[in-house]
Amino acid sequence: MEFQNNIPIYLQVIKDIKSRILSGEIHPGDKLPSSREMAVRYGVNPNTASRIYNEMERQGITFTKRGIGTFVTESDEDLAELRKTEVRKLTEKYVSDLTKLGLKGCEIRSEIKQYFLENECGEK
Amino acid sequence: MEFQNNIPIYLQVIKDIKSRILSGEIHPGDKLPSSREMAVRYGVNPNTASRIYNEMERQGITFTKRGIGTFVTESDEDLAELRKTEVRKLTEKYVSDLTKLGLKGCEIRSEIKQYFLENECGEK
Amino acid sequence: MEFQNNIPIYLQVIKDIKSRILSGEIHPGDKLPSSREMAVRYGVNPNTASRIYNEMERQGITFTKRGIGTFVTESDEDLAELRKTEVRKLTEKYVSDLTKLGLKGCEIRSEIKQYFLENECGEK
Amino acid sequence: MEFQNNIPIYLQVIKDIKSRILSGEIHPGDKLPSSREMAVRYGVNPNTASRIYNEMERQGITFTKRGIGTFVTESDEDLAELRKTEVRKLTEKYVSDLTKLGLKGCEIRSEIKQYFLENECGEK
DNA sequence: GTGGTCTAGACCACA
DNA sequence: GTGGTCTAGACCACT
Repeated sequence: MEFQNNIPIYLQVIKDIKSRILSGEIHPGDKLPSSREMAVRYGVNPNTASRIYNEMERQGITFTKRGIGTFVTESDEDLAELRKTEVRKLTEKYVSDLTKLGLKGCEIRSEIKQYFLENECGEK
Repeated sequence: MEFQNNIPIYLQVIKDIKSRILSGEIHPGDKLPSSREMAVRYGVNPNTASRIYNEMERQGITFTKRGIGTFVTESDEDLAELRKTEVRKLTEKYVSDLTKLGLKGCEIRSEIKQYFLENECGEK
Repeated sequence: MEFQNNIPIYLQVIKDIKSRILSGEIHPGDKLPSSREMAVRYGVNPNTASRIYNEMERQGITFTKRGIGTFVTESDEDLAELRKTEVRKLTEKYVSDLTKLGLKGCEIRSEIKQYFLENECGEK
Repeated sequence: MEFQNNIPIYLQVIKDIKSRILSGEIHPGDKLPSSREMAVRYGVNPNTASRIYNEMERQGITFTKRGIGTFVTESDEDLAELRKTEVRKLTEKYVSDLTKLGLKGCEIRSEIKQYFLENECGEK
């Protein structure tokens, strides 16, 4: 994984893992790799990996069993809820940003429409 | 203006000015306040104000006439172009983020639709 | 039994057993279950169960008859003493903590009074 | 300041600072020493000091002004609320611990009474 | 083997 | 000067 320079690495990794979980690629209750293993995979320092796990636990995405490892939250509902919130947050930011640029609601919808017209073929 | 804590103040101010320009509140060729004045208006450190002007000039949003002041880029076309680019960049990021969360194209469109259904009345 | 995450499991189990003894549910001289049995009952790792027994013996709460099993200290006096000490230790910590938060002696007493007023009905 | 061995240093420092704030020794809006200064004062590594500030901010006790420093939450009410919560949490834990040791409500109250009888003179 | 904490030292962006 | 992030390496308690 390649990192952008202006965003903290740990946030970028969290975003990556989070999207893997929320998209269903990783399942509720799954064990995540150990923090050391994680550090190797992403090519970061173990401390950074540890920070990543702390932050995800704080966000309620994962939990820790002492001496055993880190696991994805077991509740399907919580994850679905989390995903919904995440999506809505992105939408709110998107709309608010466009509104600040002077676009009306209908213009925003047509921008989205336009975008998909141009990129439809690229969609999997 | 109130600032978010986790984003550099100078970027927040730039974003604000940019949206004022792109939304038409400030017009091409308009003179911007002096950097001192700017510092007072936004309640920021003079160094920060100076940084704001440097950065905006670097981005081609403004230009400086020595001894006279700073002005918004005159070309209407440039601004229109800038706005289009800006909008498209935001759309790309929005779609890419949602896709990473596992949403298909149609789900994204329905999310937008849904959002406007719920917030229509709040639209100015 | 459910375990808190930030406190070692073995300490949580010890605390549980200790309170069972001091509250009179388990009597002096009683034989405790084997460490394997203990592991099953509390749903912990056998190593953890073993550690629990070691630690309790170190604290003088239990003693071992080789090949027979582990027993709760027989002396009634010792237990009474233990309980008194335990209670006093908790009180000291409680008062000291509240004092550090700026509460005077009388305020501490009124806090306790207040607490019981609000929770009286919930008392078993 | 001397640290206990079995409790993370950063938690001990937080508790210390927190009690200074909640007891009124440090006032709302006050600037706290820089994290480097803090590190020196408590004899800990700058990273540990940084962690302390992060955690306190997360708890809503302090906030950060970028490039300027860390400050105690300005709202008197929030702090009062926080103090109340803290006190109640301690009381709940105290009562719950004693109850587990087999003490009834009245015994708990008499323990407190007894404690103050013995230590009254030591009270400032 | 697992996460948690700590020290040491460094670089950076921000004000 | 201020906090934020990162690397490196170490020790520890828990399971």
